Amino acid sequence: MARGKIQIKKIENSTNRQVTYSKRRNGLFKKASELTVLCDAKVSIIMVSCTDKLHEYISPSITMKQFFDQYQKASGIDLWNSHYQKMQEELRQQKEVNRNLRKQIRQRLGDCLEDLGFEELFALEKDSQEAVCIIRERKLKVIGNKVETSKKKVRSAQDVYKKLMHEFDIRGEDPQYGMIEDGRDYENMYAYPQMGAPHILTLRLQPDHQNNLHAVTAGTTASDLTTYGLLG
Amino acid sequence: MARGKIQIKKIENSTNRQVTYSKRRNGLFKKASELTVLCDAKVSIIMVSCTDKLHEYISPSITMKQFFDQYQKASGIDLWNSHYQKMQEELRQQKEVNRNLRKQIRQRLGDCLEDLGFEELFALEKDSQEAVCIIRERKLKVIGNKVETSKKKVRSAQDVYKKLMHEFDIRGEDPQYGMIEDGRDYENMYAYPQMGAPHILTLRLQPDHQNNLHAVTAGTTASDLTTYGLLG
DNA sequence: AACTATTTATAAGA
DNA sequence: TTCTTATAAATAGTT
Repeated sequence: MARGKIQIKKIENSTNRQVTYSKRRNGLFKKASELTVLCDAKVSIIMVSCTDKLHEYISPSITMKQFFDQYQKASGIDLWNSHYQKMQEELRQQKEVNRNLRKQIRQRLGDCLEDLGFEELFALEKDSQEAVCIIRERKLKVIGNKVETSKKKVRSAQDVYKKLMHEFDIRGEDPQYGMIEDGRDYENMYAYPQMGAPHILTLRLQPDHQNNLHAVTAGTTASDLTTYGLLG
Repeated sequence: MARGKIQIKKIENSTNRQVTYSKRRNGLFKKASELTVLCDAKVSIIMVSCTDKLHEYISPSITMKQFFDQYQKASGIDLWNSHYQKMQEELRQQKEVNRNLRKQIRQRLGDCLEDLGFEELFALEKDSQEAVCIIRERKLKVIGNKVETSKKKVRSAQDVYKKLMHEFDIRGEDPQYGMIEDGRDYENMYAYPQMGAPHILTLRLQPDHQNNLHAVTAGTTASDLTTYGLLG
């Protein structure tokens, strides 16, 4: 409106836009204030800039709360209430859906079947039977995996103990070490590997075997061995 | 601001004030709309005239509710937020619950099983298998009921036709009526009861048999007879 | 509601 | 940001 006419469209230069926003905001507020005085009216302006800054003008002699109330009264729209009711409706719907889902589950568990027609009953049986098959397959696969894992662990443990027994055989020919002092024989040690292993391993701790021993302990920690329980 | 400067103070002439109010209001709204476009801002103006008429301007792309919320947030005034938040929380919970229920159903249909542990999988299979049994039982019972009902209808229809045939036997000794004219024999009539029955019944409509016939027709209306289809 | 003389707002530049 | 100023826009008073 000065030094050249402008098109009313978004100012692309952001600095320019910011300046214009500030100037025109002041202009708008000034006009609002004049209107308030000249015409004995009440005006409220709330502005949010594109950078989400909030500015407001409000006529003296009135509060924003009063404005909200007055607006709601005059517009016939109870903003809070309509929003509130919308939420309540949504909540009601969600609860309804919830109820239906629960009923579905109950029916899939064999409850409330009397509410079902013949066709529905038939479909439900088919679905359920199929589901049982899928679940059973999955279960078997999981069992299979567990068994496989356990087998591997057993094998690896057996290897370890074979090696250890072999070492003992050699050691037996060397009087420097002698026999184990607690009286348990090899068979017992094999039967309680989680007890025997660390004990034995401490006996064998020598610099030239460190790598080998490290691998052995990694394969026979207590937590891993708890999975043996599944085999019993 | 034109044809003479004015003091910014209440216009005493009421007509004048009304006119100025209207003109300046338009000016204000126009400026607000320009500002909205030029600076990509959001503006809300609410005005109440001295005669308590309400006018508003609001930028497109925002609702008055959003303005109020934003204002409240910025000003720290809380009119109803606690209530609102409580509801939102409840709504959130309901949706969460629904999500879980849906997942349960999917699992009961054999989906998403990879999220289940071994124990859960086992329990799910057991539940599902039991459910299938219950559902199957229920289905068989419903089938049984249907069969039973159908049998009864067949029996009752048979009784009717036996009676009718008996009547025909008696009638056969009475030359007043003669034989049926369309050539169908009794066997055929029995095979297509829904076709034969009304035809025959019209022949038997006599005052002294009304009660009996009423009972018969009630048991053999067209809609009831459609259930015979299940036996085929 | 339309007109228009004048005031006011403001775009661009400093 | 603020000031300046040429010019566009708003509008007070009139018709």
